[in-house]
Amino acid sequence: MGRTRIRDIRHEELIHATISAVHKRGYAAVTMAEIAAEAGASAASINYYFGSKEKLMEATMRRLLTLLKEAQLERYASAKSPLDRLMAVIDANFADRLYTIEQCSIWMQFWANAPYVDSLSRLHRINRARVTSHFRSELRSLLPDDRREIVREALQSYMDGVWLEAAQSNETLDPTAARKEARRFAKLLLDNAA
Amino acid sequence: MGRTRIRDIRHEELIHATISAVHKRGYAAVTMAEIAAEAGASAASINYYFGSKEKLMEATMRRLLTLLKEAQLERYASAKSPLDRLMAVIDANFADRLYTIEQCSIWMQFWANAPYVDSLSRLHRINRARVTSHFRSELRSLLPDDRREIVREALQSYMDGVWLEAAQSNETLDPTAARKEARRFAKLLLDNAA
DNA sequence: AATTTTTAAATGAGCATTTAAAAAATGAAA
DNA sequence: TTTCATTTTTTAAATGCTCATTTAAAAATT
Repeated sequence: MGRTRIRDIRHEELIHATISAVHKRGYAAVTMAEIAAEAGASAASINYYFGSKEKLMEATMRRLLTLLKEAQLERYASAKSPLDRLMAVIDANFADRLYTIEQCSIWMQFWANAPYVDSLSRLHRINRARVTSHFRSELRSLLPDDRREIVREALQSYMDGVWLEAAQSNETLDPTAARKEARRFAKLLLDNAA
Repeated sequence: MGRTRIRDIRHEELIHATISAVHKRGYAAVTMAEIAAEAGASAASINYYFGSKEKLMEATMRRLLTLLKEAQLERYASAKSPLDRLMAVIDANFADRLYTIEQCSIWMQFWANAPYVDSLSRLHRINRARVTSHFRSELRSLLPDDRREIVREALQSYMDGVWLEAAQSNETLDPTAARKEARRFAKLLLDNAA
């Protein structure tokens, strides 16, 4: 049962430390030693548990992607109509647990590195496809064919852009306000496009 | 007159080489030697002309920012109405000369590094402020107060998001189509918000 | 001859990763 | 419980490589 207790704990700690350290220093500049220090461990232990810096980054992104997926599923459960579900996808992107400066920073580093690191680009492709397909299926019943794709692309670009901008900011973010704005934006798009 | 002829030529060449090399390898991974090779020069000459890797990157971004500014001014010249000028700002972002995979890649690296490099964050702030203020002044006559800001933010986020996505793609980009989509998106927003 | 441009080679710092050994935890036997 | 062998976890130190930057001298230009 509790077989891999410690292993799980260390994974958790080190992924947390990675998020924090990468946010503070950037992926290019952060060192294994800094990440380890953030977790009160040694650089060698990161390799013991993850194998390499690259694999650690991959595991960290995997975690964030899972968080996003879960946030979406949670909201899906209570959503009844296609519009509700569309809003669920949007809201999930700005969930309290997700939409923090720290995490926006990591996403920024993820986007910047994905084109150059196979494991990351794979993750990016998968995540993108998942979100796209959710949007498509909800929009199918909300919009005519000829406007669906442009609205979908606009929604996705908008969300990416908001995250991108958030990664540049210093103040703490306001997820509630972000959700409200995003919903307002979505309604603006849908009303006119319908 | 032709005092600093060679200096100008080398600056030009090396900035070009930087764009190309950073696109290929990412800012984190690219080396001075690779950039130099791309320009058929030696790593030492980069330091002779620019002083350091960081200053080279700064000069490169400055160049791209200038290109964007110029593209905007060109289009402003022929724009008559506020709506024309708004579209000019949007079109400029997707100008043939600017909206290429290479340049999108560099912007991505720029965004990722700006939070950690003073010179870059300054450039980012200045550019952002310039674009924001253009949008504000054109939207002033197009939209009522209570909807202006959300539309402006949506437009800017959208444009950033499209660039971000472009940086992940492999195929060559289609600036004409991008302009058309962006205009369509802007109209959708404006019509509904007016 | 003086100045500018160029580069090969040297320098030296920084860092991911490995190694080897110590420390902790586990658990079976006494 | 105590003991002690085994396994797991931890880290200090060593390794070795990659690079930005500097230096010193050569080449080109004026």
